[in-house]
Amino acid sequence: MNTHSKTVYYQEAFPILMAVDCVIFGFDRQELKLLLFKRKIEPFKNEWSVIGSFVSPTEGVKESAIRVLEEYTGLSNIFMDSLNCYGEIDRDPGARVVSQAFFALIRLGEEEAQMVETHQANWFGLNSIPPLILDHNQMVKDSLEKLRRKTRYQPIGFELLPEKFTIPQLQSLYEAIYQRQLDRRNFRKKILSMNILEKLSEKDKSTSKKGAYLYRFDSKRYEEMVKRGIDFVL
Amino acid sequence: MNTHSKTVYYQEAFPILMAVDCVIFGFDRQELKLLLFKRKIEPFKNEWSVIGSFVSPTEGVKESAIRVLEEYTGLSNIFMDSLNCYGEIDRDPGARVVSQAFFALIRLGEEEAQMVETHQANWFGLNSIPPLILDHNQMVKDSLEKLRRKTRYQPIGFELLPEKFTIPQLQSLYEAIYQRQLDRRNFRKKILSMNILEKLSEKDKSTSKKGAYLYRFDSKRYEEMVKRGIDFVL
DNA sequence: CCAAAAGTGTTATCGCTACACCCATGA
DNA sequence: TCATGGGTGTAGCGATAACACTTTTGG
Repeated sequence: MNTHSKTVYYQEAFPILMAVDCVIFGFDRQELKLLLFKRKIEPFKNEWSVIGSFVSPTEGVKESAIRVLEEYTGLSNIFMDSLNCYGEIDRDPGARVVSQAFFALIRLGEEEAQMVETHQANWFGLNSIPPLILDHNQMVKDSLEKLRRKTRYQPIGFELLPEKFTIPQLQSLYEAIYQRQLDRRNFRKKILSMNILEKLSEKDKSTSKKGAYLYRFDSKRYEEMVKRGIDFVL
Repeated sequence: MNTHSKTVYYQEAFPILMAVDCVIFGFDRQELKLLLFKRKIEPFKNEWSVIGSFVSPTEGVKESAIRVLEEYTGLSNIFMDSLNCYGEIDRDPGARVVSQAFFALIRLGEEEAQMVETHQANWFGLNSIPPLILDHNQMVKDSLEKLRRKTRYQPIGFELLPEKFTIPQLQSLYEAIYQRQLDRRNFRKKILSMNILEKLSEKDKSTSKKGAYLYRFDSKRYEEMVKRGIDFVL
């Protein structure tokens, strides 16, 4: 691509603004949360919004989303999937803006807390999401649906856990995603039958006196499974 | 939206070109085909491409895709789903163009033949797809994958059949999508168990001496099913 | 010793798969 | 009458769902 060809081709095309918006889910060992921030520019300055940015000339659309995520959380190498294109003509009264939305999953810990703070961002529980600007409430709704659907054919939720985790923790995660209770025995049976977990000899005693065994992913088997797109219906 | 606000907000944003590309599948009672056309503009003039267009200021992104589909086939009210955003910085040497791809399913008949012809478009079997411009081969690959995945949780393929159809026809469609043979008895059993088909008393004798009963969708039940997102694994 | 969470097995049911034979009819 | 595609039933298997009691240990 060079400047010359840009001016030669596509004369009839109409330039528009391209944005990315990231619906970021975080899991704090209990609850699934959503990262929102107070928008810094007009229109709708200081109203709640999912995090986003315009796509700059020097980056691809997906890179733009990755950059935004890193700016706000300091995290990179995060699972992120594209969600949908929001391209209604009047969706943004500020200009003709087409937004490509993404959703990402992160594990809440210390790392991101500082950066989230300095950006005036905040985590919200799924049941207390405030009104958002533009079509962002729709984006969130769509993300949740996609997240739930996607966990059915990819064991996606694992991204949200620490390296070592217990089976009850993993179960809480799925319960948070699906918003319903699961049977302990069946859950354990199913997850173990996939042979993607490696049992450690340590226990985590933070949530019970007896303590629960810690597990770790067998990432090799995990990769294989993702590739084969195995069903994973709970 | 008004011209004034456009100039006031988002000064820092960089305008880019937005395109839509439609991966259009057609079914001719036998085989699944793909609609391609010879591109009319430089660069890559006269090379094969999926059908597409730039998004104009007067239309939303999805409307743009619907318009393009209608321009090339004369068909409207077609099932169409968004596929993916292709936003690599150098994907199009002609300019910085972000493309939102869609995929659509149509039933091949007389209606669209004329328009397809006048646009120098052509139907290609899935096994004889020529090299395409830019990342269009990737789009096609992604569409097929999405089509196959999506038929698992929505009985999507029905869009490709005439109003009245036989069970063997429906089976051929699924065989074309999955590119493998299915068991007659099991297919019939499964599809009938969903209670979304209404058996008619007419027979279609075009493919056998005995004739096969025609069926029609019970669209009410069908809608319910789509809403509930029932599993539909063959 | 007891409260609170972790861990474990069995049974009944359902859905999937695999498989072979009769039916209707036009040529 | 026969070739061709349409139509049907069953048995075995594996996965799922429902369900209750024992274990561990810190307080």
